[in-house]
Amino acid sequence: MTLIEQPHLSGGKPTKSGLLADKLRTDILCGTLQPGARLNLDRMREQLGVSVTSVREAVTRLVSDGFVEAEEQKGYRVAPVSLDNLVEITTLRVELEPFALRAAIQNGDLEWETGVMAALYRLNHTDRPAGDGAAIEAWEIAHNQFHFALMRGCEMPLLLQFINKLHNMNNRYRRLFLSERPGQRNVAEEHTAIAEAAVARHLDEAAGLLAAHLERTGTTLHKLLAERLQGQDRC
Amino acid sequence: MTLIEQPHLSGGKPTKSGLLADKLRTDILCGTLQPGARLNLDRMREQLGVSVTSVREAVTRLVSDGFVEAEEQKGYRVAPVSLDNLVEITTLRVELEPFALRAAIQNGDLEWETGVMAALYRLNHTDRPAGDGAAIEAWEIAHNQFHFALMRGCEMPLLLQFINKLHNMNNRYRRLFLSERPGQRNVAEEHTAIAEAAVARHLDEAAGLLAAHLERTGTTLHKLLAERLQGQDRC
DNA sequence: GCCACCAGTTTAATCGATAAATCTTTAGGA
DNA sequence: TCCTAAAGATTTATCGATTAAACTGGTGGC
Repeated sequence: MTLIEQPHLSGGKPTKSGLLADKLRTDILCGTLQPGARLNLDRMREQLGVSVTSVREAVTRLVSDGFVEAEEQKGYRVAPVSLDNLVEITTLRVELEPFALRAAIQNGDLEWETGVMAALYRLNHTDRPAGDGAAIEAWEIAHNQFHFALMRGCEMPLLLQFINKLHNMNNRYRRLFLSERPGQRNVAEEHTAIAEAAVARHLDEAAGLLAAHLERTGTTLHKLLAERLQGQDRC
Repeated sequence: MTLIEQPHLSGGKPTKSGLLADKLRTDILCGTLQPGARLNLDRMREQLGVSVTSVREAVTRLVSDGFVEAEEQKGYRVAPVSLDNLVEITTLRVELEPFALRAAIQNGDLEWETGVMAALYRLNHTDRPAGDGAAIEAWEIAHNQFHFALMRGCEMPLLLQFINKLHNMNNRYRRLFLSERPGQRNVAEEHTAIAEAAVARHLDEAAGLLAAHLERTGTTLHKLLAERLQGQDRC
């Protein structure tokens, strides 16, 4: 789901709170834990069959991912969603990802090129049938892998960390509000065009295509979220 | 020290681990806890007179600040310093801070303008005498406040969070390697020029001045750190 | 002499229980 | 009736102890 910084992926045996954090992250990403929902530590301890200490640690980790908000002495709640937040995420992605891509293109070697084309191939050969949870999961992973394969060559771990955080937050919006519809426009073509421009070292073209790609996704999501929020207001 | 997200500043009574995190952050920023040093939880519990749970929580918070690195089942260590890391911090600041400043200039109202000029005045009237720890502390705070007063108007909390993290990390380098010398070049003039261009709404000029300011600081620090590391190698 | 394996020590992760804070309910007074 | 305040209930923060994993030093086999 996440690509870097995934606790149990970052070396070493998985720890209990690490696994727990993964589970909670999934629940938040899928909407099982709704935006704004309070996280009752004691109830979670009960349901999950672990100690409250482990729950606390897991939840604390999600705070740094931006999925959970903490208020001292008053506990934790799932980070709320809002149009402003979505707009900011899109704005920052449009600013940061092309920047990282440019650096990657200038830095990247054959290994980077190979990684990009491999990730593209896998993504283009992974279906995303509506309704099938496991298949959607596979597509999400392939999609994330592709985007990070593009930028990994930039050799700026902090930048990738920022972008990863934005990705995660954006993925939540996509999963929560775009789950019903299959790929609407032809994203496969867009991905292919970006990858080809990148490995051909066409700086401006690749960066431009990526920016446009991100902006389109952002606009689509924004529209859906606006509708959804309006609908809620009427209830 | 930090400006936003400071645990005990974010509402509510201060919690034990919050205060502890602040103390540890200060120690890391000042070099009392050296880069790369292992953080032995049990020893810290003993020295600080609290439970290991609180220490763990405090340390976990510093991980999300980027001051501490964690490895599952193997504990925590103070984030190491390196030339590459410093270069990346500078690169990202030069990219992100002018971006935020532009947004702030376009967004900012009279309150923002007032905040900028107030922060500038305070900064220019705060001395930074070498050797005096408390005075340096006061200057650091005023300096940070000024930079964030400039960008606060951008209304992008995530962006400010990223920038804050970069600031914190950069401040560590400045404190660790620039502590002996007083303000070398005339930074006061640079600050004034940036502030005036900003409130005058000169987008390009303000952004350019800020970028140049950051680049100069980065270059200075880079030179000092390179010397220091070379000296170490010879030992 | 060198490497693999095993026991003892250290250190991190987890637990169940207690203390401190917040929230809720209810009784009393204006 | 409405506001206030204290008691009770709930929930978070913290603790000391237990369990489990990683490191260390030494012994035996090759």
